[in-house]
Amino acid sequence: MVRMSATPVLHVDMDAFYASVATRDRPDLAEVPVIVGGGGRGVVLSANYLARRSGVASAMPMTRARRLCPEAVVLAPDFALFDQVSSAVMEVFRQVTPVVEAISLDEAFLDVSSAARRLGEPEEIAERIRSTIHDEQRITCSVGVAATPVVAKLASRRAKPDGVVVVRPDAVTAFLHPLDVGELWGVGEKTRGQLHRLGLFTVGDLAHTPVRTVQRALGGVHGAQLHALAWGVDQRVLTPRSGPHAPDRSMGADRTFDRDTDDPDVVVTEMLRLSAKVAGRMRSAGVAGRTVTIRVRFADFTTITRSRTLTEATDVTVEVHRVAVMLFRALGLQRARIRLVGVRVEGLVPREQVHRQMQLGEREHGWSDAERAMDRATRRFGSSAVRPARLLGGAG
DNA sequence: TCTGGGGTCCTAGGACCC
DNA sequence: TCTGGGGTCCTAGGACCC
Repeated sequence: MVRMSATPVLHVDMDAFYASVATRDRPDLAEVPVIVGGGGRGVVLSANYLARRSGVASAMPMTRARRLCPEAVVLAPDFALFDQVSSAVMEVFRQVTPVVEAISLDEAFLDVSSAARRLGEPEEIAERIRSTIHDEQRITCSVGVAATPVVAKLASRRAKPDGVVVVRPDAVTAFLHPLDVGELWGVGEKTRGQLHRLGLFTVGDLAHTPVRTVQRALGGVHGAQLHALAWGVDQRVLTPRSGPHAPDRSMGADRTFDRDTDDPDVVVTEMLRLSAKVAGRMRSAGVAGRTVTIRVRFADFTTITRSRTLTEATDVTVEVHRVAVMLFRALGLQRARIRLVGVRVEGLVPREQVHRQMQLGEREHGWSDAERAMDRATRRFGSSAVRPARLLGGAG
């Protein structure tokens, strides 16, 4: 009889992924705090363990990180390289099981219940994956093993750096209940604060509170879900994905200006760049969408969104831009200081599903054909070969 | 020079339809 | 006549994740 494992889910998480990849060919940085992050107004994307020792953490403003760790070496992210390493790592996972759900470039869930006969117990599989990635990519990862995805994820966090933690079914509550409620997936800063106001500080506190009480505070769906998670109950089913991502439901781009602007022309021009980026990605993916949403963040960080749903889905840059500008003008802003602007298209469907009404769509057809031709030129000659006239010239 | 950029999902009110 | 109820779509905002 095959030994059926009761802990068939692995959560694999690269250790300080961007920082590890960025320094793997830099032995001179092995003993130095390293931060990967953006420029002036950026945040920390990844920090190695030496930098973390000074208090540097992901998503922290770079200005603060530099203050905390002035001796750190700051590296700009190289996403092309990170993508490449990520693909190789995901391929290692797929050698183990076809059921791989990538959560991001550096994290994935693996259902290994069917791999037991071939490869042994989950913890053996975990060690095999770790050594393969270490040998092939010269970076380390940590693995959590459990019966459910969310517990596996918490276990991998506990395993960091460079380790494995197995949580067997009879040990789930003993593992979960001492944790801070903020550790649970789905509990961020706000929810944690609400739970604290109820006097709930640990996962155990949450587990032993009537579900109705939790639901009153957090809403029906969220409350019930978190209460179940506190007992290790997780109805999520892993969905294997062909690529790194499931089909997108929306695509967007936004940009924080280097300095706040009150010039509408600057905003409109940036919206064209963003529209071109988004619509270009939509055309590459073969999708179109009906709802255009803009986002505007002001100097005080308050953020608003405005959206408009079209009668026909579009993947046309000039159309997305036209709607975005209409929404922006409708705000009627008078010299407001703007920090960020964003453009997103939602309700994506495969392009073949889009039914175009000829007499209304002729203009868009013309643009669509023209932009497809530009896409082809871009593929042949590079992105600087073809771009809207408004984005050409001077300081840009 | 506090606070990026890419996403997902939920809620809630009003419109509109049957 | 003085007031239904369910369903879906649209819009705006908010929380969360990596």
